[in-house]
Amino acid sequence: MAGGARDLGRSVTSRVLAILGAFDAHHPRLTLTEIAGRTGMALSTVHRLVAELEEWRALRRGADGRYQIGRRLWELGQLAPDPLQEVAHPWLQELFGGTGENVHLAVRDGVEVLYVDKVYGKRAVPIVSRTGSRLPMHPTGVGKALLAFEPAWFVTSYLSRPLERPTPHTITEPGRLARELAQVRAQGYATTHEEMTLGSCSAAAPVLVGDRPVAAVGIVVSSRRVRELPRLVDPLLAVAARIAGDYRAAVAGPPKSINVR
Amino acid sequence: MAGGARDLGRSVTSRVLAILGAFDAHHPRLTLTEIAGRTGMALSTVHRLVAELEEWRALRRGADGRYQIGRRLWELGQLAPDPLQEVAHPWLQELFGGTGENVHLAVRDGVEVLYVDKVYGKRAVPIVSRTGSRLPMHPTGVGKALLAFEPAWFVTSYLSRPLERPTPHTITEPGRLARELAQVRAQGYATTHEEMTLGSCSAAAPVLVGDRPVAAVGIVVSSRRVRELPRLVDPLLAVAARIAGDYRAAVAGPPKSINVR
DNA sequence: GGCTTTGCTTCTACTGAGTGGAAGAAGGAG
DNA sequence: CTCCTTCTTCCACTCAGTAGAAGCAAAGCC
Repeated sequence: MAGGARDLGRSVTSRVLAILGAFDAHHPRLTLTEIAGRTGMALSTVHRLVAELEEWRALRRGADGRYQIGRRLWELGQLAPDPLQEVAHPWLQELFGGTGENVHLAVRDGVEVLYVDKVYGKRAVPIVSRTGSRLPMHPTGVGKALLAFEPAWFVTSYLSRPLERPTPHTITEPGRLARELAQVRAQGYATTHEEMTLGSCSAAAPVLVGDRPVAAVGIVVSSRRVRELPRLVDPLLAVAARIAGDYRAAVAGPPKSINVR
Repeated sequence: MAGGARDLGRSVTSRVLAILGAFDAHHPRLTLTEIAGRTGMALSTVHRLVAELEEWRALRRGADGRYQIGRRLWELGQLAPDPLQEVAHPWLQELFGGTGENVHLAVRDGVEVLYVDKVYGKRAVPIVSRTGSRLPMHPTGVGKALLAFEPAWFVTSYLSRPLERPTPHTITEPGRLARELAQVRAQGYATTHEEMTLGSCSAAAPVLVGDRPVAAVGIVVSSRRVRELPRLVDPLLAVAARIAGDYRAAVAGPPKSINVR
């Protein structure tokens, strides 16, 4: 290339990825100018690259002229292999069927939880999380369940940062949070009470494989129905254990993984 | 760039996309050499581009050294906005809850059906379809439901091609298929009997908005239980109608769609 | 109605980022 | 051990990609 690439040593590939990266849960639809702004690239450059992405259906242009992620990328994303999710889904469904409550599965990604699956029906949808979205760990049930079983150095480092406080009920004092994590470790599950969203409570259990928390299963109810939470703990723990078992079996000994060569 | 780009007039962007496009449902994991082969690009070029994609987590390298779609692309894909799917999911869940059978939602993409959502539990998983996968229209329930409500010219053109025949029960004679489509139109739903997979039957209903079939809801059962299919038709039609209603409401009159500017 | 703002598209001259081939590693198979 | 396959690194050549400016178009605003 020429001219512009000089300043940031960016390759074309990184530019393309920067454009895709400009889209996130808080910015699912962007105008050309916004993309240029968010990526720091020249408008004409973005214009051309976006046109190529659109032609390939990686992006598509909505009725309002804004760009959004296209179906082709969704389709590609479905190819991301995740034995965990595959193995877990039927159990999440089972848990939902037995309780009628929102159920979700999350993994840790950096210092956040990433929601990888969710089962919900018509009622009780307090919109806590979307599949593919991220939230901090300390105010969420799944986050606390995961954090509690991470190595001490990780927890210490997590607690030593300033912690976000999405609601007045969020626990941000390192000492209190540490005590709570100890309790989570002791009882094998975590609970939250309006710590992330006013009006919702949750319980969550880690999926432990070896001594690593590979994921966490969470269940969310309206805070008007906190009293029903305890009843949900047993099924929750049972499902987390079944997922762990199936996962171990799937990862350790799949009958000579088939070569798709 | 230099040298190589001459032959195919390919831009770097198109090369990157070609690499991503090398992955599909039949090739979810590829070696570097395979990617080079499938894209027709020089190994060294693929090597560098793939390294950048891997660094961005668009791709990741499995334990066996093969590349696969990375979680970051999955995450991006989750941003692909689809009001239809959003509106439909609770109803699919409802239908699954009421029947305990595999339920899925598909749209037409070109001459194929693309499965966009699926609800299933522990039992009865004859693995007919995966979310994100494609199948031809004529041997599938959802495909026939969609095809029957497409304009005549489309159907004619569809039937005039040689049609695949995944099982001996697949209907490929244009005349017979056309009569069947007429029946689908008349009764408002389609059925299949081992036309795509031996051992599975299905029923499917289109989601009609205006006079366009925007999607189809399908329900699949083992062929040992064909006799239960008729019982499932009413709930199926009901759900398709509810989805159509909600979709119309969501698309036509969402209270002044919020600008995420 | 005309004037301003905002956002998109097209054009062009310049240049260094990107190319592919070849040679070097690193395993596996026989 | 040697042969084979697959991945990685290096390098000299060059054209694809860059940014900026100017031209459009639509939507608000007074």
